[in-house]
Amino acid sequence: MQAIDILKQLKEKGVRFTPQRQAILEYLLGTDTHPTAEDIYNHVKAKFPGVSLGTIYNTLNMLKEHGHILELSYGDMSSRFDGNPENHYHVVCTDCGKVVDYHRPLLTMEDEVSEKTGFKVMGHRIEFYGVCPECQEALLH
Amino acid sequence: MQAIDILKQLKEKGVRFTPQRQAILEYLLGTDTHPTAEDIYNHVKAKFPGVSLGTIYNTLNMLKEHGHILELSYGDMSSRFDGNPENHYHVVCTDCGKVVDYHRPLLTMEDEVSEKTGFKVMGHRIEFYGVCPECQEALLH
DNA sequence: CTAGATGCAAATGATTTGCTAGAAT
DNA sequence: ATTCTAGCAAATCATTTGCATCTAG
Repeated sequence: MQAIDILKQLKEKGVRFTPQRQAILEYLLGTDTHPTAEDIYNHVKAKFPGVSLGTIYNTLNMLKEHGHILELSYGDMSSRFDGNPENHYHVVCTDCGKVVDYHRPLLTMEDEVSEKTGFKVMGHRIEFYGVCPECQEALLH
Repeated sequence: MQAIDILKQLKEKGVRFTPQRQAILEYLLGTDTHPTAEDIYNHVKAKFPGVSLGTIYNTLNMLKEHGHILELSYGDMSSRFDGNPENHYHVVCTDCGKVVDYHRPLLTMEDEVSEKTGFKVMGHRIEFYGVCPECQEALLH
């Protein structure tokens, strides 16, 4: 789905359509780099020099709450945002922090976990940790 | 393994044995609640009223670097620490933040991920998200 | 017009760091 | 006697919040 369509859909719910929001969402949908809020800020600043980080966070939180993007939080580092809201897995470089998608059939273990723990399980997340090809290369020198 | 044994082992590596460290590690090994640094701080304060949060963090980082404990980071919330350093999975309550262990055979997907992505995959992590029995109960009232 | 959004700056909260006195070896 | 650690306070950094101004509807 395009940024404009998502924002039109949100307008039905009383969320205003602003050019900043359009720029933020377009960038997120058009990249597979899982940018941080700061990455997005730097990119959007090219078109809207006056934009503030507060607006970036505000927009990202709004989009997340409506289920249009995912936030990937990694403890110490800043969160990364994913324009694909469908559950899928990620491979994270422990060296440079890069995150790449890993698509495969989802684990069907949630019911089993619910039964065994009594939790009402609503979702799950898998991350693989390793060193990306570029960092492996860099480590050789 | 007991706290004392781990600390004796670390002494060989030049890490000093202090009563604060012993108290921190003993608490971590004796609980399955995955406490936060603050939880540990509050507990250790009972025995060492003068202990500081800095010491807690310092000790936790030292233990983590030597592979004796795990840090579980969850974006917004504070990290939780696990005295069991073997990889195992967790179920997290999205309501109260409680974390419980979920033991099952580990996923054997790391080689496949390595092949498909070019990453040198060293580990992985799975979290299930849901609502714990207590919070389900609370939501009824 | 007017509720909701922006931009800015100040606040927050977890974690880290710098420093001095103190304790472990 | 050295060197690492504890305790404390100040610093850091990502993210949030308060508020006055502005703008989409």
